[in-house]
Amino acid sequence: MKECTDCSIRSKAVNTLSKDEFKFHSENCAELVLEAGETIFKEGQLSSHIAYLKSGLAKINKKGITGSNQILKIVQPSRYIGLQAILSNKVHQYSASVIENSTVCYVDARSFRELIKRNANFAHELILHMCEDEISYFDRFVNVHQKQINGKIADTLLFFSTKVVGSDKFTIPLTRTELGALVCSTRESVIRSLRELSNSGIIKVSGKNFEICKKELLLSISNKG
DNA sequence: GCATTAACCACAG
DNA sequence: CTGTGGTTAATGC
Repeated sequence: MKECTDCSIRSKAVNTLSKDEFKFHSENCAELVLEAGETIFKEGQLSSHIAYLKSGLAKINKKGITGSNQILKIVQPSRYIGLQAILSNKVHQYSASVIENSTVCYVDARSFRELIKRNANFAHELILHMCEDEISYFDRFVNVHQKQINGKIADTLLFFSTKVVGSDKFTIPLTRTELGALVCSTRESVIRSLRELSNSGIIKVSGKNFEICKKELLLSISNKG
């Protein structure tokens, strides 16, 4: 088991801790290596821990009344998952799982709350973190509800290309159904949209591998909705 | 009305 | 799991 002292991807919040506080934090967290598909925590489960994604990629999803799943967000490294657990020791309001091999740090929620009370800078960093999250949820909410399918697909392709991978060639570790759940649409619409984009030469698709050929066009589709 | 869009369904690979 | 129609309901012109 690695110590927090060795951790090169500490959160900004943890970096504000004093020596004692840092020791306290280290004693209350544990690192875990997860394989693609494994769950970080489940909706309805007791939320005794907060997760911090050190490497890899994760998704957050929540069951609706219809029983179908919505993917709320794709989580990138150095982000916390389940920060809402600092509210109280209740249950998680959503599920989280990794979609590629990842390392995750579980932090005890009680000790987290303790540090928030003790250290204002720590709390400040966490508030910033949560504000960023909320803004991104707002953006996604608007995008997903105002754009039509091609715009939404263009958005997510650009998201993975620029934000996640940083290359025009990339793979998306999600099934077509999951892509549908991510953009509030269906598997069929995703398939049709990808085929359209591919037929017009804007992208190349091969299973989960994608390549953006005409970025300008894709950007304009994303912007126009 | 007519056209567009996308969800729903069934079926095939 | 993925891809393909056909059908259907909603929306806009």
